[in-house]
Amino acid sequence: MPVADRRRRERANRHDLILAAARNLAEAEGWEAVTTRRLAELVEYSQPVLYSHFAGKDAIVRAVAIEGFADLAAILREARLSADDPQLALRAICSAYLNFAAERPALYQAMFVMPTDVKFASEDTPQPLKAGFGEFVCALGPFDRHPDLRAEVTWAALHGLAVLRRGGRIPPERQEERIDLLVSQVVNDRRD
Amino acid sequence: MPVADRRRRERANRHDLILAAARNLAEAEGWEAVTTRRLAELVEYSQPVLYSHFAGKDAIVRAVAIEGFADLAAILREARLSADDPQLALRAICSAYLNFAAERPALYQAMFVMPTDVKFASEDTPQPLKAGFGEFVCALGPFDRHPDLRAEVTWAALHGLAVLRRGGRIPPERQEERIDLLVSQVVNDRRD
DNA sequence: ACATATCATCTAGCAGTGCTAGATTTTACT
DNA sequence: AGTAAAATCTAGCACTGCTAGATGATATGT
Repeated sequence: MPVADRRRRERANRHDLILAAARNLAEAEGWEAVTTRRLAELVEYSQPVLYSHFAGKDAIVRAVAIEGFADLAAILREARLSADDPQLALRAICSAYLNFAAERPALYQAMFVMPTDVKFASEDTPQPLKAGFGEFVCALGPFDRHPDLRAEVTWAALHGLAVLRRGGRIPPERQEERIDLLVSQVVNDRRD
Repeated sequence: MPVADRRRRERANRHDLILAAARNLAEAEGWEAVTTRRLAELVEYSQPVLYSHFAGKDAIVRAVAIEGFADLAAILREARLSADDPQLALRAICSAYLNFAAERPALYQAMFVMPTDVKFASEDTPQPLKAGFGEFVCALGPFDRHPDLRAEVTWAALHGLAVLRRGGRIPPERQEERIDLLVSQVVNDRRD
């Protein structure tokens, strides 16, 4: 049945095409511009085709978010490995995280702001998400015997900085100083 | 012109009535349930009346948010003053902030998550918002010669914990330990 | 007391949203 | 070529925020 194989391939291609279109449109004009009509027009199919691939608009956002988890994990890993000193590694991870959020605000929003039913911190957490969090755990290991809680708090602080900055609720200046302070607070309150 | 006075009074009452209805409905069923139709029905007027008070739905959300800033500032102030030791005061403020976010999630969302054009950290910042931030600055003064940046980072961390918790992205357990860690990181990295 | 002018309010509708049932076309196999 | 099945589209529903124009109530001048 090579015909069914081809069908599956074509469907998979279109699946990816939809996700890429959604992601690009969101990044270019924000998620409020991503309507099922515009998305259908972009992929040159009618709206119901979208629903043959995804349960609804929310499912599309979720799928884009999961792609983002993999991107972020890779970026964090690279940042951590590019520095040899533990403190510099922590600094690099924090900086990379905030850069990711600032450069791909729509993707970041899908991953960490919009409502989701993705399980965080559980057995059935998507592997790339686990990996991303694991980077924080690794980077914090040198400073804490139980780095999980420390990773949660550090991640929360970075997330707060990211979303408050993007919402215009903290000023754009001095962001580097904020990262320095964050890192300083970790390395000066060791638990090992 | 006592008639015009009465008119103004009645309008002001209805203004508040609309805001109270919006806030209650949002708190009970979330902001997605706050439609202009339901809101109009609740206040027993037709939709256009809402638009004679507010420029649009966004303006209503903003007005609710500004009410919330005053509430939060009062709560933070009380928390800070209820403890005499600086470390306990900081602990109390952090705890009160997260309680506020957890107990009034919709109000908190209007204040700190939804898009807004309220100016933060500027001359024309609403006074109650300045006051709230000022509480953090006061609480952090004993630990930092330049408490403004420290207040931003601490606030960001708390905000991160609040929204990630509410979104189900960090587990509900051990929230107290997270606060302890946050406070510990501040008091063990003094800048004075 | 009545007509008038002004103000307040409502009805009805527009353009947009996510989503879907049913008609229609395209595809694959006999 | 004819048919069954699969894929796709058209057209529409119920909802959203918002508004123009009709309708109503109210205060003022004679």
